[in-house]
Amino acid sequence: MEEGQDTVVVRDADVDPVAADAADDFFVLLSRMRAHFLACCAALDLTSGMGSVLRGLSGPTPMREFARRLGYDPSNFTGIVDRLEQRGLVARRPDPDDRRVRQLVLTDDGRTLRRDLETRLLADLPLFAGLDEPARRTLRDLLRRAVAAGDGSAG
Amino acid sequence: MEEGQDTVVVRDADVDPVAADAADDFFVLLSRMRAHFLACCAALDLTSGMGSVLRGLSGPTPMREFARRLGYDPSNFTGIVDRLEQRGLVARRPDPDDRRVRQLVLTDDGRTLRRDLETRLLADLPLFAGLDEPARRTLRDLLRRAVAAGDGSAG
DNA sequence: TATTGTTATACTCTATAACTATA
DNA sequence: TATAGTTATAGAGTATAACAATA
Repeated sequence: MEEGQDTVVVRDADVDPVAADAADDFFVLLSRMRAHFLACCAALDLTSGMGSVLRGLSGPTPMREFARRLGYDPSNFTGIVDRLEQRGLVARRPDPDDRRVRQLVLTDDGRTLRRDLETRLLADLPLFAGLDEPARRTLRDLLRRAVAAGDGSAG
Repeated sequence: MEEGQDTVVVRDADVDPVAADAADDFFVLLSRMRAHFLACCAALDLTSGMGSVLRGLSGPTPMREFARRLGYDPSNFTGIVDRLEQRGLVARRPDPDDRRVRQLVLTDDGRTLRRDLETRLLADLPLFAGLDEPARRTLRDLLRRAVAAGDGSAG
């Protein structure tokens, strides 16, 4: 299945071709990874938001801090957690030190479903398509470095 | 069952830790790249859809084929192209061979704005944060391989 | 009858502002 | 006064179905 043999990508002279190519491919993978994640969530009757929260939650975490870490606005976060709580996958716990705060925790059912989601997600990762083990480790290391560098400069 | 109740359970035993780490970092970068792209588009008064179309368009392309390549549903695509056309950045051209088809082309203004968008986008790419030139080339090559492998198996 | 592009519509995701209860 | 979480609401993105023009 060849695609667009004649559609030559026109590139301007003053842009970095390495960055341009990497950005192009990253956006393609972004689309595929997003679709893959959505499909895995849908198979477990989860929205992408519910899946992200389930994936990201490990120990008890204040809701606001957790929302910020995942890049969600607190106003969205409430509804996502509501649906997870109605499914019995997470629970809101009062914080004894600050009664404004609610700690979010995984239930046993939540832990089980989280593992199921993780297994599905990693089984056929588009990001790793066509890469052998050494290449996968290299890719992991490079992504790690990019994330760590971004943590320092921009949040 | 094998882990303590409130201890920080980050990872299950039966998942590939390399894939899990890579997926985690990829999703972080996905969020940052998306935010970066949105900011670049917004600076030029473009929605993300308009920016994607502008970026992806090079030669004259039938709308349906183009929409499919970018992963858009044709029903969304019409509105995005409408706004680009109203801004004078793209034009719909009749296809002489099939009068149902409309070829999408960039105008001169479109080309200029596309270069501006590309320059902004690549100037400070979160994907490349903290990576030197050899690392960037390696990352580009790995992403290219993953995309190419996915082209073959899943469209 | 099938296909291209369009319209209408609904559903989800996301962000802003106002509200409550605490601090 | 400021902060954590919530609610209401509006905007943008996305998908399905029906439609007109054309094949």
